[in-house]
Amino acid sequence: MGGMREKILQVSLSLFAKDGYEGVSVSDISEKLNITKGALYRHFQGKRDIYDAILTRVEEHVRPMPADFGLPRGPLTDANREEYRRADPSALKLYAMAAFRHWTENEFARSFRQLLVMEQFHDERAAGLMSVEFVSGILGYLGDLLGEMSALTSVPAQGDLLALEFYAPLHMLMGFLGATIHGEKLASLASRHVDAFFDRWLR
Amino acid sequence: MGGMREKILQVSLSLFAKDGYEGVSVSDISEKLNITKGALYRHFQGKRDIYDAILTRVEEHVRPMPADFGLPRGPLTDANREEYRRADPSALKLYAMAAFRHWTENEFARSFRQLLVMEQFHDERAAGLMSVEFVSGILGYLGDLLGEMSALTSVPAQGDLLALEFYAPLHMLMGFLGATIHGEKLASLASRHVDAFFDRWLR
DNA sequence: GTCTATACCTGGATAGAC
DNA sequence: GTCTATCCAGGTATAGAC
Repeated sequence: MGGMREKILQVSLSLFAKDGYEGVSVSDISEKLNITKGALYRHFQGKRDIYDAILTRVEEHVRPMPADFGLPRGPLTDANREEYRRADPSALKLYAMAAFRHWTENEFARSFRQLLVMEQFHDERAAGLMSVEFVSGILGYLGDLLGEMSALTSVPAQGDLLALEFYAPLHMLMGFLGATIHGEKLASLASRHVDAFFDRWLR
Repeated sequence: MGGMREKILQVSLSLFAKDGYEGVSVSDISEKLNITKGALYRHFQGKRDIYDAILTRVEEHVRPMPADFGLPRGPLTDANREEYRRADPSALKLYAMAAFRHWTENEFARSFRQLLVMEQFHDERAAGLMSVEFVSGILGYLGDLLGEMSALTSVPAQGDLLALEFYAPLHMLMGFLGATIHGEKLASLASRHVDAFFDRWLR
């Protein structure tokens, strides 16, 4: 069959997400695929190679991006400051909820995020991805965006604090991976937060 | 020397926090202590036993508790509802910042939290501790508290949402374990958030 | 590309002398 | 209580037939 490389990546990710990189052996992976270890080594050079391929895969993977919702792309500069200032709050709402649903509802994305949470401490590359995708990267962008947007309102506010107050609840809810709360209930809480944030801010 | 058991726990925690439970071998621990594996097994029955002892140790460890700041203790009931309603916002501020500083500045506490973040997915007990100490447990308590407190204000609000908006930024900042931002800068951002939250809420 | 078989190593854990 | 020596299971990875 042709898609074996693909299958290996999917099965490996699901195992890594559950037991961590060190907790999964090449035997575990090959057994779940009903092939032998020897066969697996025809597709990848080793266990680390599989892990690396998963990270690369996700870096290239399609996910909701600010630009898809008409929000400014790239870091804040003097050239695009006006675009940042005139960004549409509804667009930000839509983007935030789309990203939230992507990272909580898409199976591959959710497993991947869980893997990052575990591996960020042992692996530089995982740490970087975690930071860019879910922590400093987002906070920096939202800080610039909300800071500039609020410059036009009656009560200008500090971007970094606004970004934290807007994003942290979503970040925390994304961490409820299959825990106490799930599915629609999670999304509804996220949505109530986003609405409440904008109601308060734009009042 | 007498405190060997103690030393083993500290060294093990620092290694576990860095490399994860599976990533640390008994040899690693004994080497760092300059004793042999054989000697180590006189103090603990095995690697798992060391890990369990660390969790127990922290469960018993002193940490800031709501009651230390005059806030209600125990779950909300009809009997203590009045106490919840009349809780002092300043006390909640002080408690929140004390807990934040404890979990970010105390070496043992910070390593332990990092360990929980990694092991919550492989270990029931870690998952439970994480949930009670940092996620559902806190959110539940704060939800009840803020919900009841706000019942006396001019604009009653939903406790669960208030709790999320108050606590999630602190939770997220606690995750910046030695990452991009550190030390005083972290605490100052936390403090600005706490102040901003109450300013907005009690206005 | 998949199999069987195997080399090689590291990890957890124990035995027994001191 | 600490040492040396050792066992054994399980891990990664490779070789070579089919």
